[in-house]
Amino acid sequence: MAGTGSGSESSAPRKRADARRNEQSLLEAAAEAFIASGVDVPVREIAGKAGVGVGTIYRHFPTRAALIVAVYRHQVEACAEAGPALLASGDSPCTALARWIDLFVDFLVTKHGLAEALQSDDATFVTLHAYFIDRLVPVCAELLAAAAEAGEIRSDIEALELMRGVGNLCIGADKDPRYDARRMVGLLLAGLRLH
Amino acid sequence: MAGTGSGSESSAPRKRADARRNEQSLLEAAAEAFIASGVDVPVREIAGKAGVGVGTIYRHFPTRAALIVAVYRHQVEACAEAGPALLASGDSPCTALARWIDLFVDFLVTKHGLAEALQSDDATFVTLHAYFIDRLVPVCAELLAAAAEAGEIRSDIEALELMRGVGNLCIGADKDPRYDARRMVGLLLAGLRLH
DNA sequence: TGCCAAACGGAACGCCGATCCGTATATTCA
DNA sequence: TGAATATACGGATCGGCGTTCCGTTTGGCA
Repeated sequence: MAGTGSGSESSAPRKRADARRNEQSLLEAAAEAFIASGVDVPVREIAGKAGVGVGTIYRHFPTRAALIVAVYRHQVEACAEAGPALLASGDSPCTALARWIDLFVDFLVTKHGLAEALQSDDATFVTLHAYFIDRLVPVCAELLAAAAEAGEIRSDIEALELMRGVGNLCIGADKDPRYDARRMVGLLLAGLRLH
Repeated sequence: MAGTGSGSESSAPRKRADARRNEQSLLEAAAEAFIASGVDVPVREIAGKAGVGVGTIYRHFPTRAALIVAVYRHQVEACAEAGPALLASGDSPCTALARWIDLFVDFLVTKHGLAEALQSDDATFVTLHAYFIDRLVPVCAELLAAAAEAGEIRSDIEALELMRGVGNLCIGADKDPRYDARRMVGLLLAGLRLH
């Protein structure tokens, strides 16, 4: 095993050209398929769209979660980076928190089935869960702490719990026009505020 | 109403004894299996526990939802009937609403996967969804209207939306000790109150 | 007791995720 | 340039599940 850097960065032994091409095709096909049929779309369908065999999917993305993460990584990063920016924007911390949660909700409700997958206990999705938690909970915690310190909200709610609650409220948001996830999240945040 | 469990109406032509016995076995086996492995437990497992073939399950309960409804019908009825009782109990309508939601949450969080199934868009579960909506939303609406009329809460939230929100918040409540669905629901209700 | 509709059980089918291995090819080196 | 070899490919295959279907069994009744 010595020398074979399975790591992701600079020391990686440079993949074959067709491998890189296929990985790209897969990302594009998956992005399309997720929009068209949700993140639960059958693996074979993604493979078909990308013009590769199913084996190739599993070689590049060992779990469905890994594929989802890869497809949405940019957007998650953007959301994470928006947190500090909103805090620094001059608005009250509570407003910053509300705006940030809005971004998160916008992201979730436009991805069919992503909110569901995030909360699923399916072993396939633990990676997905872990990624979102790792990346976004600290950001949320920062916003939460600032708002609490400013005396604008209750201080007995953990970031993880709030994010799970918000994520849960987004489930099925795109299925039933009578259910407005944004409004429910607004209610949750209203309950968080001190008066 | 002297007859066996689900669906025996007065005009029903009286089922065979073995059929009634099997239906009973299935209900018991399903109740056990739901507790042990959640409402997504494989059909074959329920059939095995009950000592019948899979065909027999489908004959008695054409969809998984029908089986779930049959297993939990009593508890859902009790919850539905508790609504008017709480309203009449002398507490403020808002307290009555909170107590009733508590009952609903208690029911949901103790049934592995039921909250998930309730919000699932799987075609198999539309019956389940419909039953809960039909039976509980009117009760919730009554409580909501009373509280709104008393000026205790906002009046722009529909019962259906509130119940879906509460149901969503209960998802995964039994999986992660760091997530307390009850507390999140409390937050949601706090956001509903006028100050 | 004998008949037959009702009910049963489980084999069989289709769909899906996941794996595995014979084949094809990009890259390297002489 | 032309092998040699590691790398990657593709799809056949397996196991699990929901659902259907049909030959067999059995309870109820005349």
